[in-house]
Amino acid sequence: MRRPAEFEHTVRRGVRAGRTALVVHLTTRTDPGPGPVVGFVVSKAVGGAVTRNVVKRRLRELVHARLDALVDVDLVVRATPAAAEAPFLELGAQLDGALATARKRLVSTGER
RNA sequence: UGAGUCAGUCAGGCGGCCGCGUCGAGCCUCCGGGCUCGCCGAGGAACGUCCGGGCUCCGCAGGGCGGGGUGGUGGGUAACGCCCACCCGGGGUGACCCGCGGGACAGUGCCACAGAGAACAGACCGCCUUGGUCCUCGGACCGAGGUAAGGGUGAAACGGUGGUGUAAGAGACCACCAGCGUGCCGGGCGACCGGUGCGGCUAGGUAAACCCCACCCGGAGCAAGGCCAGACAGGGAGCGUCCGAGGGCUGCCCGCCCGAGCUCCCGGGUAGGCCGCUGGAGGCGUGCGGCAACGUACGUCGUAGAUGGAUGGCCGCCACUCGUGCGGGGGAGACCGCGCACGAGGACAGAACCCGGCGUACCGACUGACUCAUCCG
Repeated sequence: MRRPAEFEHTVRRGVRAGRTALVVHLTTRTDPGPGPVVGFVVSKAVGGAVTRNVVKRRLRELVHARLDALVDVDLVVRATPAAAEAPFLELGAQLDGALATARKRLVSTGER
């Protein structure tokens, strides 16, 4: 995900689920382009440039391993300041938890 | 051997699995792109954005005022507020280090607290002369005057030491010293240094307070600037068309030039792509010139260019440092190497147009030169 408009759409319209180190926003894909679309938000509150880059790379790596489960959605992962301190495995567990919660909410709003 | 000073280099290595970006080649394509292979892919500070330049656009008709910056001297440089060498002052036994280092007899302002008195100062105690009163004949008290040698306060008290002098004192006078001004001789490109004569006997600090002097300075910045594609909807108010709005000379004035539109409010639209974009005052080596910064000739190397922003994620082994334990060795000893095992640690920090600096952050490792102390020969 690269366009500011896409970020805005996903964050505002999508369902949300948070953990201590991250927050995920999820929407069903409206225009069926190729592949999953994922964006990351790592603000200055997380840390300096080096810290932000490391956090972003770790999140990218984690999401990459889970891409098969995300073909039908737009996803934005937002890091909180706690993400800077979290170990890699812990970050993965939180991502899985948040994604599961968001999935449930997405299904229930979709049925409504 | 110990303690230290200066200069410089480095910023762990190898491998496995899974990945990312530019470029090149090939193949495929629904022309959006995709796949495979190959090359390359963060730093000494990439950081802060504090100076200086290149580059780009605007301006170039000048003059005056204003504003900003720099501040020992000489050199280096594209340039600098940087660097080198030297001078002066301060610190250190020393190698060396530190200095926001023009002017306080052009003028103005400010010097808290303490203290009697703080800028052409000041009699609180004290010292000295003298008038009066009392007196236990030591002196005490009240008054007039002299005095900056002594005490005490302070960051700073109107030169220091010794003498002459005096009622007591005082550069009042004398010698030497310090300091100021000025002349001469010698050295240095120069800042300045060394020597010597004369003068008046002495002059506080602060200019990162205003200010004065010398020198320097157009404005804005790669979101510069250019090209392509695409979207939309107008309405109102004010000023003005030679009775000159507004704009340029980027703060102001004069002056000059352009000149028919300009400003504000409400409403609406867009924020995509490409170029600029990396070879540059370039790195390294040797020779030559120079104390050095640096310059120069020849040879050689040539490889980041992202744009929600690539250069990584996880793991293993080895090396390094520290701690603990065990083993064994040298030495009289304090202690010093060596081997093995376990545990811990590896900093500061991420290019965004490009260079030259400065400043700041940082676990540490290594190299060279030099200084001081001690011991041995």
